[in-house]
Order: sequence, then structure tokens, then C-alpha cells
Amino acid sequence: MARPVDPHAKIELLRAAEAVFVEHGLEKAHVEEITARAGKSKGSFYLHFSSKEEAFRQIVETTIARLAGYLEQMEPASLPEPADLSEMIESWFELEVELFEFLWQNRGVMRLLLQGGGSADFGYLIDAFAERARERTKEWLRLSVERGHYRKDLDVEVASLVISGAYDRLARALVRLDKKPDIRGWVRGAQRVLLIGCCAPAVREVVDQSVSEFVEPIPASAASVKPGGARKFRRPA
Amino acid sequence: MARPVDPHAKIELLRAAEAVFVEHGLEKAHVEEITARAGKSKGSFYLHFSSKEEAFRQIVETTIARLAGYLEQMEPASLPEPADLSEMIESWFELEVELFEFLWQNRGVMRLLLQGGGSADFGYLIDAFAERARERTKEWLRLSVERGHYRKDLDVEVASLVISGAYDRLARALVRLDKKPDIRGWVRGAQRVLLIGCCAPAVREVVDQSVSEFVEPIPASAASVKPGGARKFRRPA
DNA sequence: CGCATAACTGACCCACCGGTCAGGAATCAT
DNA sequence: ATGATTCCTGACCGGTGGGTCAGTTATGCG
Repeated sequence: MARPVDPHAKIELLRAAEAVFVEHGLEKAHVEEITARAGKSKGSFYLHFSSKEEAFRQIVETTIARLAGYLEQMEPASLPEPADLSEMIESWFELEVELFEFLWQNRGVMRLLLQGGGSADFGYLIDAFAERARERTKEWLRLSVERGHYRKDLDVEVASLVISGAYDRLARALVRLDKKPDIRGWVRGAQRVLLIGCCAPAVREVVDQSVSEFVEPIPASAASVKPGGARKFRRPA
Repeated sequence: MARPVDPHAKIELLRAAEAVFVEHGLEKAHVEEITARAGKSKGSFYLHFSSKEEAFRQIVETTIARLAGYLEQMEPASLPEPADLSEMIESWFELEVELFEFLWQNRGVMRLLLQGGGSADFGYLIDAFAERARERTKEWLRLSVERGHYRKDLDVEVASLVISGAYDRLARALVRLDKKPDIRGWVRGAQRVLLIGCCAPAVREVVDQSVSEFVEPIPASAASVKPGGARKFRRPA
């Protein structure tokens, strides 16, 4: 045994790879650019990864796996039985905020995935996640209908699509911002619109209050960025 | 003048190109495969297009342009002043159904675009469309608030994001189906969920009725496919 | 110090594919 | 039929970049 492996090598390569993949997408990312940024030789890349695709997969799958963890937390069974709807709403709110904070932290990779930058072969990861998110939504919808919070005639199939679609759009808007927006405000806003549509007429007033009542005292600094309008959509030359 | 140009050549090339692009995405689509499918030689491709990218752009931009036409029709100014909210709802419904029918007809190209299959250089087309759709939504929201149909305290920024996000998701679900679903049912379902959340409390009952009242008599054949669950998300080998 | 061992390097290899163009084929005029 | 003209073909070219491996360098051990 002589010359121990550089313990930082793989990590540095992964970091450089992430940056390059985010910048160019899988196809147009060049191994030589990755190794150059990591201060390594091209050959060393293949000491740690069997191919460019494998490195990409490693980056992308770990991110998605961590993301899926947040969905796990939202399982109905793993939340304490709430006293009432407004308490429920608060639990959801905090969990959703956590998830969006994660998205913000990992916005580079998430942007890549959401925009299909990693060739069609990796799209299934986002699709699978979206599908699971929707299933979770359905669980909650059914439960809430049973509990009498939501309208009996709610079409769970369509409502889950609408709700998960709305959060999907929020996510897509988030990951392309340069400056961190008021995430709590976004999530609260989404709740405000979506909950009312699901609720049984009798409990609408409760929700009307809940979603207003809990509006954060806004820290004067970072409340101004509104969702959307992240960039001008000019056609690249 | 001798040997007139084959008048079908370009059209056949475009059709073949569309098929190949949809199947493989821009990067992995090979000119030779396109010409082979069109029964032409590789060289003939370059008699009609200056590059692979140009052909792609031609296909994609015409589709988006036609799509944008539907958005045009939805301009508040180009719709007759409605007698009441439920009449309004009906106009929206028909226009939205038309748009989704178009998406279904062009689901190949739309799927390509929505999944970023055409390299990042063309993502701006979908982004721009989504942005315009959201702007249109905002116009309607503001108008409806003015008219007293929607809640005075509606956050137009967030609501527009949620609504356009919901339709976005519907679109993404649609374009990946193999069998045509009950589009009218989908759109009606989305309306049902979204409208209530926007409405002023006073007019909620009206909407409750509208969205039920107008439910189509379902032609026994094609009402069963529900949104989502289009495929199993297995990882490709 | 010098040898053995294993990590690391980067010049090279080669498959691939977008794009070209010289030559062949089809058509029309005479 | 013959030639003029234009269309069309597919073998070829050249840049590109993923992946390799013979050689180099660093480290530990006796």
C-alpha cells in the first residue's frame, strides 16, 4: 500500500460536476471541464466514476432521494392527530415550507431536473416524484373529506392534480430565481387559494380565518419578491 | 428548367423530423434517421433546411405560434360582455377545452417541449408561453375582482400562479397519455376546484351550481380515463 | 536510500455524426 | 436522340469529445 487516495478528490469532482451539469445540462457538459474545475486530470474522473452518466446519476439521485424524504414526513400516519382543521393547516404549512426551503437550497439541480436538462433518461425521476406527491395529496384529500372538512362531492382525482400542479408551478418558479423570495408567503398564498376550493361550505369561514390569521409578521427585508417574472424570456442568440 | 422539385419532399421531411425529434429529442435525433424515414437521402435534408436545429425550430415555433393563438382568443376584450358569472364560466370552459384539444392533437411536440427535450435553447418558448398564460390569468382575475365576482382580498400574484400551474399540470398529464381522455371532464373538474377558491363568499353558491349544472351528459364510451397515472415510472434500462 | 505499490496524468484513440459536394439521374426543349 | 439544366444522392470529410492506458509521480516500507 503506497500513495493513499486523495480523500477530497471525489467530493471535489462531484461539486465541479454539479456546477457544470447545472450550467450546461448532461449532454453539453464535458468531462474535461469538470476535471479542470476540480483541478484534476481527465483520467482521474474515471477513477471515481465509470462514465459521465454515472456521475450525473449519483448527483441527481441523491438529491431526489433527500427530496422524497420530505414527502415521507407528510404521510398522514406520521403526523399527530390534529385537534381541528386549522391545526392541520398549520402542520401542512410548516412541512411545505421545509420542502420549499430544500428546493431553494438545491435549486441548481432541481432546475436541471425540472427542465429536463439531463436528457429524457432522467425525466422519470421527477415524474415519479410528482406522482408520489400527488398520491400523498390524494390521501390527504380523502382523509379530509372523511373528517368532514372538505366537500363530499370533491373529485379527488382532479383536485389532487390541480393542487400538486399548483405546487409544481411554485417550485418551477422558485428554482429559477436569483434572490430568495418570501417562501412562507408563497406557501401561505397557495394554501389560501387552494383550501377554500376544497372545503365543505360549512367550514369555509374557519379556513377564511386560518389562512389570514397565521399570516407571518413580515421581516421588513425580504418580502418583496413576488412569484413569477423571474427573467425576461428573450430568445438566446 | 428541368427536373422540377419534388413538391412533397419538404413536407415529408418535416413529418419524419417531427417523429424523430419527438422520439429522441433534438440532441439524439440523427439527420440520417430523419431522411431514411422520409425515403430521402441525407443531402436532400440540407436542400430544405440549413441545419438540424433550423428544422427543429421550424417545427417547434409553428406549434407554439398556433398555441399562442388560443391564448389570443381568451383576451378579455375579444369576448362579448357576459350577462353574469355563470355565462362567463361557460365561455372560459369552451375556450379552455379548445386549447386542450389542440394540445392533444399536438401532444408529441408538446411533450417534447414540456420535458425540455429540445435542449435548453428552446425552453424559453414554453416559458414565454407559460408567462403569457399567467398574464392572461391575471387580467381575468383583476377583472373578476372588479366585477365583484371574486374576493376583494384575492392575491392576484399567487392566485394566477396557482391557476396557471394547475392547467400546466393538466397539460403535462394530457400529452403523455396514449388514449384520449375526457377532456371536457378534466377542464370542468379544474374549474370546479379553482373557481370556488377565488370567489367572493356571496357568489359561491352561484358557482357551486354553475360547475355542476353544466356537467356534460357523458357519452358512455370515453369518460373513464382519469388524469394522471399515465405510465409506470420505471427506470429505463 | 531504493524498491514495490498504487494513485494519478494527459496524449492519444476512435466512434460518431453534422455537414459538403462531385457526380449521377431525371426532366424538358429542340 | 441529344444536350442543357436542375435536382438529388451518398461517399467522404473533419471536428468533437468520451473513454483508455502507458508512463509518471507520490508514498510507505525495509
